[in-house]
Formats: sequence, structure tokens, C-alpha cells
Amino acid sequence: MIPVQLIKERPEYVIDKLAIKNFDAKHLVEEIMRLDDARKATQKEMDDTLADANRKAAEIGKLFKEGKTEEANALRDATTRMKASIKELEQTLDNIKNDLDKTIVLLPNLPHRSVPRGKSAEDNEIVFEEGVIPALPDNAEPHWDLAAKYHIIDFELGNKVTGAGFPFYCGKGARLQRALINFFLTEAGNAGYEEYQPPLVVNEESGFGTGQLPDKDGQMYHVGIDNFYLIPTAEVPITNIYRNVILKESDFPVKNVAYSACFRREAGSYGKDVRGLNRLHQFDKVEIVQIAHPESSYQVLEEMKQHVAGLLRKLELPFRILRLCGGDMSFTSALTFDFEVYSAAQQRWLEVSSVSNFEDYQANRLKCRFKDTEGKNRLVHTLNGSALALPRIVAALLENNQTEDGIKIPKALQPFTGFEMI
RNA sequence: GGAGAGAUGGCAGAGUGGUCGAUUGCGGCGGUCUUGAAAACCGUUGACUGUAACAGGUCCGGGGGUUCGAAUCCCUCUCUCUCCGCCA
Repeated sequence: MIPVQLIKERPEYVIDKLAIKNFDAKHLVEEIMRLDDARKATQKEMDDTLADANRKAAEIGKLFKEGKTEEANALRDATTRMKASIKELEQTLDNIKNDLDKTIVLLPNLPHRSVPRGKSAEDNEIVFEEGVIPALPDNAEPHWDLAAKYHIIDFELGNKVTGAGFPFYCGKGARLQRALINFFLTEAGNAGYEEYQPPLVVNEESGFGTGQLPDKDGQMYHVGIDNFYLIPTAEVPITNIYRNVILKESDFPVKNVAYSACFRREAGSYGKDVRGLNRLHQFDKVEIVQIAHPESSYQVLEEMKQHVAGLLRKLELPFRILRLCGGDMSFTSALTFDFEVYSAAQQRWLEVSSVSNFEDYQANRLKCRFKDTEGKNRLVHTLNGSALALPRIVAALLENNQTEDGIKIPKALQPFTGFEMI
């Protein structure tokens, strides 16, 4: 959430910035300012009343000790009457705070100044492109056919045992998964990331912490009996490590990496775009997360971008980087770069990574702060990115590297797979 | 899953209704001594919020209640430990 302070100090700026995301914030901003004024006034009144009551209670204690029972009793009657109004003020304050919270989360994050205006994915800006798109023979096959031909991914078996979007990986397919995970984790470790293996289910509080709840409730699998949610990404448990935490400046940079299975209901997306590995309910992903000092978060974003580019380079996949436009960015992001690899048989670009700086938007919700050199608590900046998500990487590897003799494994991956061809 | 015990400041550990936001020890910080360090000694040291600064407010696992007044009494939830059961 956007800090209230910023909204109150620069309401016009907030409204202008959100217009880039095609969001009309005028009424919400006015409402937030009104609610915060009311909050402050009520808080002040309650604090003053409490101060008075505290003083009187101490006085009563003293009078009883001195044996002045009559005076004490009189004062006690007076304070008894204060209780009702304190209770009422408390209730009012709670209501105002709730309204304020509910309203402020409706505002998306402000976009960074480099974010282009735009309505949809077509307006995204291609900022980088690298690699050669392989020329495949006419009889080149899409990955779902290759998967069946070499029996490395079994979608039908998944349908039988669980349902659509939960494939089995078999034989060399399974080993390829394990190799990719290991490769990505090893690369991240070499780049200074601390490895975590997080829980795959989280509680409600963590869901709120990273913003999946309440809006995306329907997109997560829910374990009703214990009120747990299956994580849609390792970002959720890893970022929630820092919920209600005050870091020291010397803790920066916090660099974490985690592999996890990810679970997404993907309600409402069907059709040819979701065929094969293009969209699954369960998939594997290695996620990098950084907690950064506000002054250096954009350097960190660049560093993360380079890390992801390095991975794709080593996998010898043609890729491009897009700067998302205001209309295509997520609600919580300030600046997002998408990575797409070219899947030669499908003849389309597939999104394999999304690297974002959330600035203090997530931190404000998480209450993750650091003590600066003057001893003041300030919000940290949070960043994360996929490094990388497996299914579409596998799709591109299968399609781009298909030959008459089988599928070639890129050199960098061979030490992890233990084989050169499928 | 059953029975019992517990949760207090960075850590350890007192505190069972009225100057308790909390004794004390360790740790941290500052100082004396020392060429320097250690030891010893002296001083200092919880967090959040709030204010221009003071003041004020909140916090003894979370939530609720009793009371003029709660770390302390009651209810409830969560977690930890011990014993039993089950078990990768």
C-alpha cells in the first residue's frame, strides 16, 4: 500500500502517477485524506481521555493508601463514568482505521518514471533482444508432441490421477526438471543468494502480507480444514519472513533464493494458449527475492535482470526483455521487466520470468522497515523475480533443440542432467 | 490425538491487583586504568507511536473480559516443553 503520508503531502502527484496505470484515483485519494484526518482527531481525543483516566486511577490508589477512603470513592465514581466514553472512542477509532485500511489497499502502486503509458501487452516496450531464432525443419513438432514421442512428460496420466494441468514428468523428463532446479539454485548461490526451502502452504496472515489476499483469493488452493493456502510462488513464504521485522542497515543486501512447487488455480483461462506446458496448475520455479535500501533498489533491479539474462544465455535460448507499460503492470509493482523466450515450433514468445521492484508498496503492508543512520525507521524496498520458471523453459528447450537424433541438452546443463540428448 | 507445565526487554530470569515499562545477571554502548587489549571499577542501555520539541498514548505470546486501576484475576486462541499414543 502507498504510505498515507505521501498521499496527504502530494495528492496531485499520486493521482497523476496512477493515471499512467489507467487508474482514476481522485475520489479514493480524497476519501483517504478525509479518513486520516478523522483518524488523527479521534486518536488525539482518545489519548487525552486515557491520560486523564490514568492520572485519576493513580490518584485513587494513593488516596486509599493514605486512608482517605471517602475522597477515593468519590473519584472512583467519576472515573467509572469515563469508561463508557473511552469505549465509544475506541470503537469509533477502530471503525475509522478499518475504513482507511480498506480504502488504501484499493490504490495500486505508483509506477516508476520510466514506465511508458499504455493499455495492454501490445504497448510494452522491447528494451533488449538477444540470440538467434533457430530455423527448424518443416516437420518440427510442438513440445506436447515431443513430450509424448520421447515419453518425458505424460499429461494424460496427470489427468487420470489428478486433473488437467498436473502432468507427470517421466524418465529423462523428470531428470531434466531436477537438473534445471539444481542449475538455477547453483547459479543463484554463485551470485550470492542464500538458499531457502520454504513451506509450501502458508497461513492467512502471510497471504495478506504479500497481497494475494483478499483480491486473489480464488486463484489460490485453500486447505479448508486448517485454513492454509498452497503457495502460488515462493515469493509468498520468502517475503513473509520479513513481516513485522525491523532490519539493521548492515543487513543489506538481503538476497534469498528458493525453489518451490507453485500452485495456481488459473480460474478462467482456457484455450490453445494453455496447451501443454504453457499454463499449469502445478509447476516448479526458482525465485529470487531481495530486500534493498531505498536508495539502491534500482541498481538491485538491474543486477537481478542481468542474473536472469545470464541464465538464458547459458541455456542458449533466444530471449527478449520487455519493459511493461502502465496498463500491463501488476497492481503492486513500480517497474517490471518481463523476459520472453522464443519457442520455435509454436512460433511465439513465451514469458519465462518477471522481475519487479515493488519499492515500499509491499514493505508498507508487511511492516518491514530498517533503522537508518539517524535511528529512524524507514520502509525497505522489496524486489523479486523468477530465475526461472521451469515449464516454458522446458517447452522452448524441447522445441528449439529438436533434431532427427533427439533433443540436444545445452552444454551448461549437461553436468546437471548427466546426459547430452533425449 | 490424550494428560500436564509454560510463554516477561538482544539473551537468561524475578515479579500474583496500585509510583511496574517492569528487580537482577549477561550482553551492548560510553568512560577510568593500560603502549594496546583483557580483567576490574564507574556510568548508561527495551520497543512502537506521537510532537517542531516537550507532553501524551500503546506494548509483559495474540484476542476478549472483570476492575477506578491488570504482567499479576477470568475466558479463548496460538505456540513451546515434558509424558503417553501414532508415525516418514
